[in-house]
Amino acid sequence: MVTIRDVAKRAGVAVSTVSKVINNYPSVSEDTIARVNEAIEELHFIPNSVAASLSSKQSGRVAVLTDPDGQTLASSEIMMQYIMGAVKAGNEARLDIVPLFFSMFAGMEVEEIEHRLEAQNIRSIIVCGLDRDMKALTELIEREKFKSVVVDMPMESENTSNIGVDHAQAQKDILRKTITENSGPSDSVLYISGRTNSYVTEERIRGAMELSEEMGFELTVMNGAFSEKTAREITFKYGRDKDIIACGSDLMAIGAMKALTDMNVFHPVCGFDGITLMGYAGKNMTTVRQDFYCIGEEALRECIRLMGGETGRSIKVPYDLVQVRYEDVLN
Amino acid sequence: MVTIRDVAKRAGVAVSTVSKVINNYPSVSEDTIARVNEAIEELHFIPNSVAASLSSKQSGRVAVLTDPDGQTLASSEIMMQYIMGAVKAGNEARLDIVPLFFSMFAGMEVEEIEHRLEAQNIRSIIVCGLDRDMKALTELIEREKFKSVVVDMPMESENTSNIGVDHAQAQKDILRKTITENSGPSDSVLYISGRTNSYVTEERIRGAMELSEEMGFELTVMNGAFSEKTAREITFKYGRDKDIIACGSDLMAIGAMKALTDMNVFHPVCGFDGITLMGYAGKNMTTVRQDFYCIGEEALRECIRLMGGETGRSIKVPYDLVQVRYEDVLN
DNA sequence: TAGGATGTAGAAAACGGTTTCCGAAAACGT
DNA sequence: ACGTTTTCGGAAACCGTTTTCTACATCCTA
Repeated sequence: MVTIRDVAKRAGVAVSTVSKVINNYPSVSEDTIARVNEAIEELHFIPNSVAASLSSKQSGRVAVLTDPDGQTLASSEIMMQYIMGAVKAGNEARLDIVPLFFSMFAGMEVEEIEHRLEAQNIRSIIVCGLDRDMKALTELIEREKFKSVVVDMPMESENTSNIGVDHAQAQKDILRKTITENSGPSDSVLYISGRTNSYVTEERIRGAMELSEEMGFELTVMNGAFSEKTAREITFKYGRDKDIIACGSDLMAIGAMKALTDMNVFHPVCGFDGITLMGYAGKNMTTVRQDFYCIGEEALRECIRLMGGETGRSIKVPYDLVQVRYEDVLN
Repeated sequence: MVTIRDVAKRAGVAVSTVSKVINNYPSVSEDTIARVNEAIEELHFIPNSVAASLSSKQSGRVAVLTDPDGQTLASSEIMMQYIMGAVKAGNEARLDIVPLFFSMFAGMEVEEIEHRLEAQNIRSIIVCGLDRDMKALTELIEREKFKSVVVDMPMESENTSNIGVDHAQAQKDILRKTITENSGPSDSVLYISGRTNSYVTEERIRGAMELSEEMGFELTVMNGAFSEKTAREITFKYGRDKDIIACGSDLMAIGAMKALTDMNVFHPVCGFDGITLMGYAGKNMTTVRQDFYCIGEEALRECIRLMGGETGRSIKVPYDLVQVRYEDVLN
């Protein structure tokens, strides 16, 4: 293995100088920088990220915390995108990322979680899929011992940023689109919501309700708990007499569509997320596509920003209104 | 952060002694072990895995190399399972795991990949989804600089183990089941295979052909290249006159089933993998379910075994013949 | 009872970087 | 020409482990 010392020797400088060059410290002359970089090139030197992480109390590593158990197919696709995005951005920034799963911390006290993270030299975490019931993780973030970036939760402080689409606005947009492309404001809409312990659910419901006021259509909200099965049952019971079924997630939209198909009625259905599975679920469905990969990347960059000492903020990312067709997901 | 020194002081021993206790070295008395463990408990000490990785040339970290870009929905589910399994087993063994994606190494020479892995203190890798075209990664494994565990590739040497189901046997089993549960050996079977640069494709084809000889049914093999689209097209063209469609992957089975449905014929279709999406794809489909999570776990354990100095081997894991129904995937 | 095994514990040198601090040289002002 | 500031580069301590090597008991054997 070629180390920083080899580079130093080759370039005829001290190791500390090489380190400074690697990390773009100011107090090195152009001349020296060039010599060192040349040596790095020649020796194919790549700094050891483990050693770097150990020695510097500044940088450290970033953990991506997800819960792929939650929502089956949808969640494995989504979580994978988050992770891939973060890993890619981490790679570019010469930063190790550590994938962790909620299930690993089941039943742990905050202190123990903290210790475990510390023991992995983790200075910053990205949390995806958090809901209000997960007290330990919420507290972990609130203690601000780590720089945190939370996806889809309204947490913001000195050391905490949040990132995600504007769920209320997106819900309005997709619903408006669905309504106007169909019979119009005289429609009556059944909204099947996600689990109520989730911030995105609140926002999406808020969006739907605001739009209902604005446009003057009739809106019925029912709790589908992010469950495809429940959404299906609700649709069986109450879907027939409605004109449009809007759902707080794609999986529920798929459940609703199954029910409609079985009942032989063909109301338009809209979902939320933009998962691939939608392509398999039948015609007449639209959804809000979130770019999870991009959110993962962006979240990682935000971690770097926070570790650089800047203070937490709120980041809104763009979304698309799409119709996922089978032809599009076919490969 | 509580370090090994704090523990040593508390227990009244040297740091090296604490280290020995942590790593279950023999030369420590019961008495001392007890005292040290007590101190560890009291201080809630968790050893720093980064420091451990840096200092020990023996242990180090394990990378999981996957390619979730390959097969869309199927692959994100499968790769996620591999990763989760490995992360879980790694967690238990106090071992950091590093997720990496094939795309990161696109166009790199073997040497550069080696340097990059070294720079992350990686001593062992798990490679999932490798095919014959990926020269650099294949060479990486063959150079035996790292302890490798390859999923579904027949590589075996001093430092390389392979793991996976017996694809030929599994293909025989599922095909036999499908045939006997239908019209019997007079059937004519269309087998849509995966990409030919893949070992599993060869094995599965071999299984199908051997069974065809044994049972005496007519078998037509066509290359579907793991593509849902291609499988669909093939089925459109040649599926009508057959009795059974067998596919080298679930995604292709889904494509085939779509075609059959569109043609309004209802031959049984069997796939291979056991992905959740199968539950959404219609009736009359069976498949071989592989336990990817378990394979990920087992692969990690095999890494540990290899790092412990034992020599490579071949591991076969069990599989199930199942019918994935919508009710089963519903949540 | 001398000599070697054996068992147990500690001191210190790694591992490969980062960072602090200090001194020499160069640039500047008067 | 001389003091003062800046700029640049190096020496060394440090991050938290592991591992080797040494030291001292204790025990056994001849």
